[in-house]
Amino acid sequence: MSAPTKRNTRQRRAIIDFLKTRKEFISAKELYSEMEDSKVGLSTIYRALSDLVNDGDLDVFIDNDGESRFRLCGSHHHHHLLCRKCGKSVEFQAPEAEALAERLGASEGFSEMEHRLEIIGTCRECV
Amino acid sequence: MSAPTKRNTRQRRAIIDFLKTRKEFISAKELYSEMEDSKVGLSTIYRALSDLVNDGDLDVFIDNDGESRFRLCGSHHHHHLLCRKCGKSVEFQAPEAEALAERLGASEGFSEMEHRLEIIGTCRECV
DNA sequence: TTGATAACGGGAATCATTGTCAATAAGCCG
DNA sequence: CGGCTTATTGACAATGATTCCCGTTATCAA
Ligand SMILES: [Zn+2]
Ligand SMILES: [Zn+2]
Ligand SMILES: [Zn+2]
Ligand SMILES: [Zn+2]
Repeated sequence: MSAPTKRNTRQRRAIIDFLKTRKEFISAKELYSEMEDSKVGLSTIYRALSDLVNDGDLDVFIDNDGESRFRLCGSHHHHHLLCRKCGKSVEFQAPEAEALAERLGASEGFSEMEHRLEIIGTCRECV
Repeated sequence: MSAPTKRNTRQRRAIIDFLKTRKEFISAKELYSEMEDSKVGLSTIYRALSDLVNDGDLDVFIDNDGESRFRLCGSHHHHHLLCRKCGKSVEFQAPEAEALAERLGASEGFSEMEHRLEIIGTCRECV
């Protein structure tokens, strides 16, 4: 993955390997129980997930019960924020949008979701 | 508002009146302290907010600290989920998207945000 | 006004997440 | 291959937002 700052421990490898086998979002607790054979502590799972998120290797979103759910990042898919006056544009990632598209599509019986999101505003210089 | 199932109590009126004066998102706890003159219990605030959300009168999103933040709904703005094969479409609301647009735009110094979001998938019949 | 019952509120309970800290094990140097 | 330094681990405690509980109070139709 993209993090050079962390040591390569058995626990971290196990977590990443597990995530690779998993396409859907998963919570820390679920990961903990599904990985019980690997003997990785819950604190370690929380720490590893947090690091992976910071390194940009994981998408996260918070579900309706307030629990965070994680998934390995796919591509370099992104969105745009652009100014309606000068056209200046900023790229951004939006895990919430990724998760939302999956959840919403699935809840309506759709599959193979893709989506488009763009935000238009007036930038500081154009106000 | 749009809820016929709830009684019209002093507390509920106070909460709605307060929300009307407030354009930004606010958390339950913040509402509690900012409304302390109105003597409304925290439990009541949580219940009222939850009811208002269920009735579609409030937008919610969960901030980075896992705390829910609320705001009175604006218009009947909505989004579309559509099938890439047959074109069938479903309308949906996405408070997360509304909140995301505001947050993200603001964080980049933009104002007067609007946005467009659409999800494309394959519907059950077209798989 | 009254009675049925929804709503209130204060405190306890829940539960995901974070902090603590002694024990352990990467990674490095010789 | 051994030690050394220090990041990492994991069991457990602590936190904090939200929900639950339950005796009390207020609403409102009749
Ligand atoms: Zn501009
Ligand atoms: Zn996206
Ligand atoms: Zn279709
Ligand atoms: Zn929208």
